[in-house]
This record gives sequence, C-alpha cells and structure tokens, in this order.
Amino acid sequence: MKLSTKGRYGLRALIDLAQYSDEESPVSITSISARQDISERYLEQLMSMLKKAGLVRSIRGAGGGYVLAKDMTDISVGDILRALEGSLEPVECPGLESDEGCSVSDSCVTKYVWKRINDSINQTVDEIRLDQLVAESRKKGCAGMERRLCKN
Amino acid sequence: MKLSTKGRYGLRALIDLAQYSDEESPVSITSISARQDISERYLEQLMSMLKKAGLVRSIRGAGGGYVLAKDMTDISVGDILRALEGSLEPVECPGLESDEGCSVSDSCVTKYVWKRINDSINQTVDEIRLDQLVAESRKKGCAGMERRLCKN
DNA sequence: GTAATTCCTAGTAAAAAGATAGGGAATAAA
DNA sequence: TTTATTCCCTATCTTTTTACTAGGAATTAC
Repeated sequence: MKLSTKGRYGLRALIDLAQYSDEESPVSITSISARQDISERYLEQLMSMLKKAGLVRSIRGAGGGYVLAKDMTDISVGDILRALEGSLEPVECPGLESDEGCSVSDSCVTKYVWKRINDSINQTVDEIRLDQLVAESRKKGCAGMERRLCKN
Repeated sequence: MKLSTKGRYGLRALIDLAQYSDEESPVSITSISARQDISERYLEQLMSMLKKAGLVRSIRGAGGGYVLAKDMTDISVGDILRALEGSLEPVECPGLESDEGCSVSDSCVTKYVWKRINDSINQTVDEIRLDQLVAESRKKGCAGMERRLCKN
C-alpha cells in the first residue's frame, strides 16, 4: 500500500515546474532534475506521462522544456498522481460501480469497504490544487536545497 | 498503490470467522479456507499475524481453531488491515509527526499532501467496525459460494 | 496412539518497482 | 549549415516485493 516513486517524484517535479515557470520560458528536465535530485532519465519518463495526461506541454529543441498545459488552479494533486500511478484505488473491484462484471457482487460485503476507501482517497487528493502547493512553497522560500536527503 | 492479498483475504477471513463463531466453538483454518477459497497454508500465515496483533486467539489441537480475541464491536477494519499490511499510509515520511528525523521538513510542501492522504485513509478504515460487516453479511445471507470468482 | 489442528521457518517463482541505456528527431543558436 | 540542446521512444537490467508452497514440530481430543 505504497505510493511509488513515480507519484512522489512526479508531484515534486510538477510543483518545481510550476514554481519556476514564471517567466513564460519552459523549464528543462535538466534543471528540475538538478534542483529536485531526480535522475534525468527517470524524470523524462514521468514528464512523458504527465504530457500524455494533458497536464504539461513540451517545447523541443535548444532552450526548450516543459510548461503547464493549463492553469495551476485547474490541476489537482489527484490529476497528477493518477496520471503517474494509474489509479489511486487500493482495491479495484469489477463489481464496484456497476454490479456487473462480478458474479458475487450482490453478496459481497467487503465491496463497500473498498468503495469507501477508494472514495476517501480520491476525494482527498482532488481537493488539493497545484496553485495551493506552489503558494505554500513560495511562502516557505523553498530552494531545491538538500533534496538528496528526502525521497518523498 | 494496491492493497495486497494479505489485507484483502485477511479481512474476508475475519468476517468469516466472526460469522461462524456463534456457537462458542473455534473456527478452523480448514473451514475458512474452504468457504473463502484461500490456500490453507497462506491463511495460516495471515491468522498468525492477526494473532500477534491481538485480534484473535488460537486453540491448538484437534477440534481447535480460532476465536475473536475481543468483541466484534471493538475491532475496526483499520485494526485488521494494519495488522496485515503493516501500515496503510501510502507515504511514510519521517518528518510528518515530529518535524524531527527529516532535515528538509520545514521547507517541504509535499509533506502536507501525504499527511492528508494518510489521515483520510486511517480515518475511513477506523470508522468501519467488524460487527457492521458481519451484520451486513447475515442480512445478505452470504454463503461462501462462488468465492473462487472474486479475489477481493 | 492417532488424527486433527495450530505453530514456525524457510524456500521459491513471478511480478512490479526503480531505474539505466541507446539512439533518434526536432529545434534554436552560432 | 553546422552544432549543441532538448525532448522522444523503446528496450534492458537489477532489486525488491508478493504470493504462495513445503516441511516438520508442538499440542490436544478421542
């Protein structure tokens, strides 16, 4: 029941990107990698996922990099984590939504447990937005310092 | 971000145990295994964990088995899942509780995201109690039938 | 004693996680 | 036009975790 490094690194990367993309110029993987101490090659893969999910846009060539594809206020932590982790639901139960695709669905008691857990996680991550985290980060005056020491 | 079979099978096993332990006689691993279609040997290990966590008591020898160590109303889904999964927190962050043990804690923004997710999961599973699930199960008239078809 | 049961430890095959590596394609600056 | 910079895509590799399986010892009812 762990969030993988994809989700943890990816959220940090996107906060970093949002924070350093003030000047309308794209932010390169190299610079995020250096500030956040994440392998460039691994970060490439994460950014690619975020791009596929429509959260960032890329600009190729020298001086290129990434920019947010939409306003920070329209990106939730849930959007980011789901783009990277696939689904945040600890139990994926075919009979959860439809009662179809699961033959024991009507007699299944644990189903409701899994549904409540799933809902609670999704609700929690969907109500935290990227702009809030960036504002918090600016308030704290975060530089990328000493990131090596923390993998979260 | 998945709940392992330990947690999923274990919760089912404990609901089964609670449901079939009316008559004050212990419930054997063999019988739970048959009703729930979980490998006997694997279930042994799960029951051992639940025992260590103080949720069940065991009675050895012929005619032996397991009984709940306390009242159903005093056992939450959280107790059960934590006993089997270790911790239900998707991100274990040393600086979360104490601000000690994490050198970037004071400048760390993601910390609050992880804390909110962790709290929401723990709160959700702690407010569901075993007696509620057993009542639900009796209402639905669950036999152990067709369990093979569902791994949750 | 024998059968039924829990207890404890170890081993193991498959899957997932966490990267690393190579080469290519687009673009901008020189 | 050349060259450096940057994103793009796929494949490979290592380590860890998961989900069991297996063997045998201890305990108890009959």
